[in-house]
Amino acid sequence: MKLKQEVNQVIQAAFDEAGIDATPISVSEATKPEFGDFQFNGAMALAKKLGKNPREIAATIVEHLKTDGVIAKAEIAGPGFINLWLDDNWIATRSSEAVADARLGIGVKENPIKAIVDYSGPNMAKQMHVGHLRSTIIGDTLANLLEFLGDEVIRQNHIGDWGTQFGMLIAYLEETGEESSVSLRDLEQFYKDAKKRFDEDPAFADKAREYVVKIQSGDSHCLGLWQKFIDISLGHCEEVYEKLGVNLSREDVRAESFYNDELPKVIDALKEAGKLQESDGAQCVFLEGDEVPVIVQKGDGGYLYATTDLAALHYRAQVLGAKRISYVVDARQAGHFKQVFRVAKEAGFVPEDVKLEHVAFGTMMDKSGKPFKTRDGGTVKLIDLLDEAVERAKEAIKDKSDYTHEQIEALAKTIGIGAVKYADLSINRESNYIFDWDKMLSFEGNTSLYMQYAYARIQSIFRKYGKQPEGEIVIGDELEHRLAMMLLRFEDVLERAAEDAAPSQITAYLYDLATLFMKFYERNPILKEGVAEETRQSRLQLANLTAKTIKQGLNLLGIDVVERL
RNA sequence: GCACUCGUAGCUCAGCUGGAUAGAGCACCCGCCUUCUAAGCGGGCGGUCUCAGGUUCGAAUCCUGACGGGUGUACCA
Repeated sequence: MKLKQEVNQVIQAAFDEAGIDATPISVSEATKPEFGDFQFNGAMALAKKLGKNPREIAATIVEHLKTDGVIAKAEIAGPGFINLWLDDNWIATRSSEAVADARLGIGVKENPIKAIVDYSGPNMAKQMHVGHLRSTIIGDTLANLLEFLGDEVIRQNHIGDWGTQFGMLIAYLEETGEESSVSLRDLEQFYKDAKKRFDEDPAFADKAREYVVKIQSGDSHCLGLWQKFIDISLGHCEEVYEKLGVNLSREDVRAESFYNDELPKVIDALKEAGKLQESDGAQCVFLEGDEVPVIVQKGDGGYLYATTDLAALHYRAQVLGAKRISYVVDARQAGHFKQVFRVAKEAGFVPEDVKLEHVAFGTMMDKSGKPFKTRDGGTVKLIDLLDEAVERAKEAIKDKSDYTHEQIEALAKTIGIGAVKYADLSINRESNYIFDWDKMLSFEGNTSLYMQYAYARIQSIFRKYGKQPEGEIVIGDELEHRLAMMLLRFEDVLERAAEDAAPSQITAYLYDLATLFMKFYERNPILKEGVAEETRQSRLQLANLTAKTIKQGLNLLGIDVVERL
């Protein structure tokens, strides 16, 4: 439920009632439990405008505040803060509703939009490496989140399947012929071998260059080989997606080559819009205030990635009808996107009301703060990284003797992959990310395993109880009040995370929730003797809603839960 | 050179559209298991929020400048 909105409405009503002609600023979560659940800080700002004492204004607001529904108590503190406590009965009713609802009381957007999330975008010439990890999982989370909140999400995997290097690869594919599918098993090696042939044999190099021309001119034999190569390469990516538990399929692929026919039209349209200028033989768009132009066509007539991005923006806005287009791409490309977005808007490729955003993320570093590489300085293949995560997760499982071999495998997979994803998603995406196995697989702090443990602990209670809880939630003490409040905030958190494209806001919330639950669990016995039945049912339901919220939250992050740990 | 970005505890990070005494985890010290998973909970130690100005009733947050790190800067993507 939109909790803040509920509270804001009460404040607004008080404003109307008191005859204050202003729209109140939104309440914010209280900074401390002593200050209640929410605080309204608007009286101070209003005081200035009205030329009155802030405490007097606060008093007027409080006087007209309805305290027989959502809010139970309001107090004025300090210079004019209004601290608000929500009503226990109201909270209890709302959380009882939430636990009974499949969506946990979270609404579906009334005016959904078409939202495009462009993410992953691997290069077909190479195997996926760690550089693709962040885009893939941050993008997937954003897509899941928007979808859950009700938008119509179109996932776009803008794979790199075009360019001069493909001439070389196709030539080599043809040369190796029958064995190709075998040698393609390791794309990295295939690329290296092809490159070696290219460098050593001038005849092969010429052939490779010939192939580039042939592919681009639509030669069917070459295109067939190219298609085969792309299929196999994409198959490798799908293996990774499968392992990662990412919701990307073939239908989401809109490759670079998809826009080939549109590229000349982009140039024409820019010319039409009066944006095009020739400079040093290249076709450019010069933007007011920018030193460097956006080059859309090279001196030799070739197109560039800016051209493709413009074509894609046009397609997404005009053909697909997107109102929000999010590019989940490395922060280093900020300049590029800033320019391309500007060109797209100025040239009318994208209507003004479409939100274009670069969901930028920082570089992945190793523990010593240097870019993440293998021991010998090469790039780390994503598939290897994921396999290692599963292996390490296996090591982290205590009391392995409690499980069968198969159970350990399954557990390690969920835990290992989940840990990799959670660690990445839990930090502010824009800063660089320090990849640390030990921290990632720790049970302490804001980690995937702490969340898993909290969830499993609750499941353990239900296993012991043996039945489904069916009572109502009743707020019995301060801790239960805080826990229920926290649970009801879930939708606000998701809304905000979607707005900011910030998965870390979800993990931060989940961690706070799990921590609060642990406190509750230590102090408020559930199944122990001497607990009144009504209290027991209520606490079971609170535990139930906590578990469901954790599960739903992790699910949005693309992480599975385990019933037992 | 110019542009963008970051600078919070020894380390890794929060800090939600400017609010009350800046918070977690790790590390270090001290408590708590005869009954729901102690992979937990409680307590302690630890800060000139890089620095200097400015706006404001009020600044880690906004503006300007300095210092320090990162990144980008015309025909690769």
